[in-house]
Amino acid sequence: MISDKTVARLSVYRRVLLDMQDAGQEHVFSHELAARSGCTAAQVRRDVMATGYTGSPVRGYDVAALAGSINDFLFHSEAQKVALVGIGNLGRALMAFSPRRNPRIPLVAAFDNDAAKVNRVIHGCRCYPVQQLEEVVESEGIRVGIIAVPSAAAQDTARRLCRAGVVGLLNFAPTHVWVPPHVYIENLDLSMALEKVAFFAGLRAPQKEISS
Amino acid sequence: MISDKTVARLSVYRRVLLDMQDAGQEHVFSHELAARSGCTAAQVRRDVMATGYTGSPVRGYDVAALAGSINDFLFHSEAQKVALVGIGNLGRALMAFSPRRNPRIPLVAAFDNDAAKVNRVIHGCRCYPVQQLEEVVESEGIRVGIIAVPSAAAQDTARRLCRAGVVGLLNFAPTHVWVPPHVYIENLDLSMALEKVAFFAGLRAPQKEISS
DNA sequence: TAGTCTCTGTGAAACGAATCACAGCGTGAA
DNA sequence: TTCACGCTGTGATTCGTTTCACAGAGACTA
Repeated sequence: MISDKTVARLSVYRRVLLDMQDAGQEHVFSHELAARSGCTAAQVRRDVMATGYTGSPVRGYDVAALAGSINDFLFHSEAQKVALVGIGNLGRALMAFSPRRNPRIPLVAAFDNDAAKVNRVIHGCRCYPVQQLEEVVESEGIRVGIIAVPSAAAQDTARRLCRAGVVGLLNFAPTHVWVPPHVYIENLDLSMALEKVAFFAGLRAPQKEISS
Repeated sequence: MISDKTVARLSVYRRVLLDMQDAGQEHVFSHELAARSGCTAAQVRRDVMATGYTGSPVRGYDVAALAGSINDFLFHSEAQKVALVGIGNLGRALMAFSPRRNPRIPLVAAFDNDAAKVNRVIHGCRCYPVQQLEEVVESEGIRVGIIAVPSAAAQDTARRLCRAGVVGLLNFAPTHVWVPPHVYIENLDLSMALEKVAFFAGLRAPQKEISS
């Protein structure tokens, strides 16, 4: 019913609105929000409609109220606890985000199979050996998993997380991962993204400037 | 003319095909490639059509030949040199990918404003102070930039890269970045992705199992 | 040699999302 | 009080992508 892309954009609007709030701005027009989010005014209005909030034709949207409405919409349910599997560079980068992050999406556990990395706390997040994955996920009631392990281990990690009760996955491994139909999975394939950029860069820069 | 999403899927097929080649598989049917790439057989056939390759109704596609055709299609032009700006955890994670990566998309330079991180070589990639960005990008003929700096610095980094001749950008900063119209930009907003997953996880796990 | 089978390639249809375009409204000006 | 303005909310439209559905073709069987 609610589109994937609308949710993505609402998340962007939300961040922009919080920045505006910090800057003391009280009202915002759709075209302004659009410019700062990289989309069109019509799209902003459609998306805002989905949250049920309604603005004023004269003042536009009330920044605080719209931010609140998007918050209620995006984070309507209980806080979604998150587990991270794989404490490599990427995993650590994700943990470093936590301070900026939403308290409704707390990162409560991280797992790794390297004994040197576990049994300590990084950025406020406890690190466990991967053997304890099921145990911790179940006891903490974790519902979201982040897969930041090598490709070869991704499918098995996903399977274990799903069995333990996770219903949302964020997969950084450059591999297609099968999950049960009730689980939502989002793939962020970094090397694919880079190939895409390189492809379009190649189109845009025909060989004229290549020195040889 | 060629769709963004088709390019993304071709990149996925390519990786799957390379895996199959390593495994000694010589032929593959569209539905098999689809299953391993997370899409449908019809979509695979459409996408393959875009590369100009044609398979046999009996044997399916020749793994090596199709991989070659996709390679030619995706990497038709000169190698696209890449620069990374921001050597934090995320930046280092990206550098670590390089061994697995395509020689047609070499990461040739990294920049940071932390003096302690520069003037050395990480994973075969030279690190420079960010002051030298324009100089190195121009002299190396770098066409693709990766923005892995804090949000506040993202727009300025993008501007500098574009001025120096970059025509493709991969942006990890959770901010909308304006670039000139001839530059292709792809945004990978990690925290947005996590919010999206948390949202859909919230929908799928109605509060029944929350203990309290 | 004729028949059957299963796959590819692709026109056509279905679907979903972005955009257009305008009615309705509240405000400020005269 | 009336008018003009510029924005929002939203039905209608357009656009791009995915899916359907089937003709065509090569190999294998008998």
